[in-house]
Amino acid sequence: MDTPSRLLETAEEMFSESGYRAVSLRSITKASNANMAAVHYHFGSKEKVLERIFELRCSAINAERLRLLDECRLRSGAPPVLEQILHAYLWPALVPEEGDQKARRFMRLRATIANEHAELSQELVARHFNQVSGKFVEALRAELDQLCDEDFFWRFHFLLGAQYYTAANPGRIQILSGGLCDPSNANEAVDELIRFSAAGFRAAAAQRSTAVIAPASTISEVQR
Amino acid sequence: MDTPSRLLETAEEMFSESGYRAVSLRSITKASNANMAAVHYHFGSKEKVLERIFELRCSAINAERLRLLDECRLRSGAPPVLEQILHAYLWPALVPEEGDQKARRFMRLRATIANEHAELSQELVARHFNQVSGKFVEALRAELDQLCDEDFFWRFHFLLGAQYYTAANPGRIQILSGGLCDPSNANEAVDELIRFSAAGFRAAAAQRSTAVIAPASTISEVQR
DNA sequence: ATGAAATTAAATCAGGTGCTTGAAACACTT
DNA sequence: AAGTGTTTCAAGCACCTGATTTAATTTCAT
Repeated sequence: MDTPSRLLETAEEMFSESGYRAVSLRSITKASNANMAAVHYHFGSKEKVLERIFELRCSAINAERLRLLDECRLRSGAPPVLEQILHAYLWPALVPEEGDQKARRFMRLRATIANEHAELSQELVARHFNQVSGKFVEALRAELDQLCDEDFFWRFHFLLGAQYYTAANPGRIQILSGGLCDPSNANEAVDELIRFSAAGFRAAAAQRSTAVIAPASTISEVQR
Repeated sequence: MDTPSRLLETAEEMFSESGYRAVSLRSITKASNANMAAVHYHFGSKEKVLERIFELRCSAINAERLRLLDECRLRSGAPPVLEQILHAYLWPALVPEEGDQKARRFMRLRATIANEHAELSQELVARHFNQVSGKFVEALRAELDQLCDEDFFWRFHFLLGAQYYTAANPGRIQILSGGLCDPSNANEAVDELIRFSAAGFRAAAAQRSTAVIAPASTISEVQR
C-alpha cells in the first residue's frame, strides 16, 4: 500500500477515535511509517487530509445509497416502501463493508468533526451529502404525503440524530441496558432504527398551537 | 460576579461552541478578565473546570427531571403517560432556562466532549446522569411492558441520539428543509421529539432472526 | 491600623503543534 | 549508466499549549 493511502487510512481511524484536533500529524505519520513531510507533500495540509477522507468515503456511501434506492424503486415490494427507503439510507452508513467497519467509522468521524470543527464540517457535509440526502427526502416525502413539511423535516432530523449517535456512541446504552443492546452490531442497529423511525414518521401530525402534551405547570413557562 | 463563576460561565460557553481541546485557558481567562493562574488556583486544572461544569449543570437538569417525573406520577392525566414521561426527560435538557440557553448549551457541550474526550466523558456521564436516567428507564419500561428488553433499550438509545443531535446540531436540517424547521426553537423540538419517539417506542416489536426488511441482495452481505 | 490569609499578576517552563526546508534516496526513461 | 522527476528523510521554525513559580496585591478579622 502506498504512502498516501496508508496515511488516509490511519488518519481516518485515528480521527474517528480521538477527534481531529487531538490527533497530531506526528502520531499519524508515526503510525503510518511515514515522514511528517509526506502529509504536506501528498495533501498539502492536515485539513486537506480530512477533506480527502470525506470525499472518498462520502462518494462510496452516496453511491451505495443511490443504488439501494433505485433497487427498491424497481421492486414493488411486500415490505412497506417506507422501510425500504430507510434501509437504503441507513445501511450504507452503518453497516461494515469489506469486513472492516469503514463506513461506520467514518460516520463516527463525521459526528466528531461536526462538534469540534463546526464550520468546516457544515461545508463538507453540505458539499458531499446534501444532494443525495435531498433525493431521500423526496422519496420519503412521497411516502408520507399526509405529513406537513414541518413535521416531516423534524422527523428526518431525529432520524439523522439517531443514526449518528448509533455510529458514534456505541458505549453508553450498553451500560444502561446491562449489555443487552450493542450498537456495534450494525445489522441489528439498522433493523431497530428502521422500525423505530418508520413508526415515528407515521405518527399522527402534531396539533399545532395547542400543546396537549406538556402539563400545565410547565406550559406556563413556555415563551414563544 | 466573582472570578470562579465568571470562569465557569465563559468556559462552558466556549467549550460548547468550539469543543474542549480547541479552547485554551488563555482564551478563557482573557474573555473572563482573569489571569491564567486563577484557573489553577480555583479549580486545579483545565480538566477540573470541565468536571465542575458537569457537576453544576447535571445536578440542575437531574433535579428538574425528577421533579417533573414526580409531577406526572401524581397526575393521572388524560394525555398518555408515556408522553408525559418523555416530556419530563426532554424538557429540562432542551429548553432554555433563565432566559439563556444554558441547559441546551450544556447538552451540546456534552455531545462534543463525548467524541473528543471519550473516556472522561463516559465517566462523567455515568457519574452524573446514569442514576436519574435509570429512573426514567424504569418509568418508561413500566409503560411499555409488552416490549422486550432489547427493543426497549435500542429505542431509548435512539431517543438519546435524537436528543443530543437536536441540542448540538441545529444547523443542518435548516438547510435541507429550506428553513422550515428550526431546532433552536426548543419548545417545538421537545413537542416534535416526544411525538416522534413515543410512536417509535410503541412500534410493533421486531421479528427476530428473520429480516423482513432488507432486500435479498443486501441481506446476503450480512455477516454475523 | 496591622498582620495573616486569600487572591491576582507577570514571567517562565517544558513540551507539543502544523508546517517548511534542503538534501538524500528512489524509480524509471533514455 | 547518466539523468530525470518523484518521493522520503531529518532537522528546524515559529507558535501555542497547560502548568508552575515568585512576587505583588487585595481582603478581612483582630
